[in-house]
Amino acid sequence: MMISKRLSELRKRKQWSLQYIADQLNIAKSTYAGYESGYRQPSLEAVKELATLFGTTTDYLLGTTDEEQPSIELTLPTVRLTVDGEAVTEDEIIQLIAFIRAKRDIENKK
Amino acid sequence: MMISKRLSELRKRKQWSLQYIADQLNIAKSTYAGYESGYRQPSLEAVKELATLFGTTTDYLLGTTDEEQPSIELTLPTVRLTVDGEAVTEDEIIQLIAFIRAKRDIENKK
DNA sequence: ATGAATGTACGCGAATCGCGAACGAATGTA
DNA sequence: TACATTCGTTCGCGATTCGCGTACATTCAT
Repeated sequence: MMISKRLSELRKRKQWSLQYIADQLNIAKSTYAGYESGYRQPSLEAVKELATLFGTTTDYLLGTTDEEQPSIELTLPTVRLTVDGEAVTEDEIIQLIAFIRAKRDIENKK
Repeated sequence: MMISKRLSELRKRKQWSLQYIADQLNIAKSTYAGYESGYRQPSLEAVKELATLFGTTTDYLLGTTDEEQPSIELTLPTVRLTVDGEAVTEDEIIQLIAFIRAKRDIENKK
């Protein structure tokens, strides 16, 4: 059960008690404990609230992604990127990638 | 029920039948129909599979975000960006933003 | 016209959710 | 040292609701 593992890790890192989280979500301590042990599955609503509480995404909690913070590979068809609210064009993204690579190249040759 | 609305929209846009989705997830047609009508809630596992099937995120399905594709404003503290799997530094992001703005400036003055 | 496919709704049995309670272990307090 | 509090774990119970098969009306295609 991926979500129980993720919840357990996050809570321990933040050094929060079961009771604290239960209070935040307005559920019983034993209920949340069930989530971490894998004995119970949180409702969809609870998953959303837990993601907010832990400052992560539901995709991370559910194990769809391993990135705790939404991290994006800057590559072509993948992402829609904006600057000042305006979409960066594909050509511009190509240039950005080239720029970063060139910069790293120079760094590595120092 | 946000997820039922999202599922319904996505399926209609793709012009998929209830049966098709049910087959993909190995569940009964009536089960998936319950998700769209709001009569039932999908399991966490089903939510993951649906996000994959529709090519979106669980955060979008659950209504945590309104962005169907993770689209991001290229600004400082927001996101972790990578090129070739390696994180782009803050300084580099600043340079990228400046680059895009300068480029647009030139375009606008033509 | 008729057979297949679609979307919708319902009842049933089984699964499981959320809760309170109880427990030992660890920690804090007088 | 005694005692209370907090912590994490586990269990049984009642209530919820999940997933399935089924049935039905509608639409589509032959």
